[in-house]
Amino acid sequence: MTRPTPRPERLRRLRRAELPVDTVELARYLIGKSVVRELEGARLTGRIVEAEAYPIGDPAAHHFRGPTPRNRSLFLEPGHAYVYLAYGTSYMLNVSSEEAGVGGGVLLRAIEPRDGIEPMMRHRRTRRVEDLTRGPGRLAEALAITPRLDGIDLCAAGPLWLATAAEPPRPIGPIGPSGGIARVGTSVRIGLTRAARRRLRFYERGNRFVSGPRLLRA
DNA sequence: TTGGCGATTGGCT
DNA sequence: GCCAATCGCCAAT
Repeated sequence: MTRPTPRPERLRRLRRAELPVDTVELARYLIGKSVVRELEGARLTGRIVEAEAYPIGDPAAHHFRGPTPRNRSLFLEPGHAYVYLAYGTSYMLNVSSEEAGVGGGVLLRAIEPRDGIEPMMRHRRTRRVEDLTRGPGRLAEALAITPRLDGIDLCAAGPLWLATAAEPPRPIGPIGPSGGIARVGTSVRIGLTRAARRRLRFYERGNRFVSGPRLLRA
């Protein structure tokens, strides 16, 4: 038996002027927004359900010691991609978050897959939907994100951009700060040893695509 | 020039 | 739950 293919969600690109120019505010703002990956013959999309802030002066952040060839994208104006390789095995996708010349970034840790699930399954070599985009490395692999995308403008037409619902959902519940009806939780960031106590992680509560231990998903 | 150490993941105990 | 894989960065040699 086959299920009818769901109609792609109507999305519009986020304008740079809409983004809060503050790393922590941007991390919270991005929960419920969407990532769009344009590949030849396919559009892959997902709703952001988990993100972490790496703000100005954060000793755990890659921008902490100033700009280098690797991290220069974190010093671009808000809404640019910073892609890097973690542990020699997984790529990570970040959104630059402070004014040009100032280092700041938001790590996208998980999305809820929407359009293009079949291509995501091929990239990830699994049929398990729950394993496609749960965790920053998995998210990047599902969307075929590589350092070739480092530095690109996520507020412009191209291979990767940020979006929001073209028509806001009918307000049947309280409207959260993300603009949707998602309940947003906060916690410490995952996998850090430095500055490990700050609550700079934001996630949609109860969403099954959020990574981390159960306690950090409720 | 070298060694330690990650913003992780997947496989195995 | 534990641990190896794997590689680029950076601090110290």
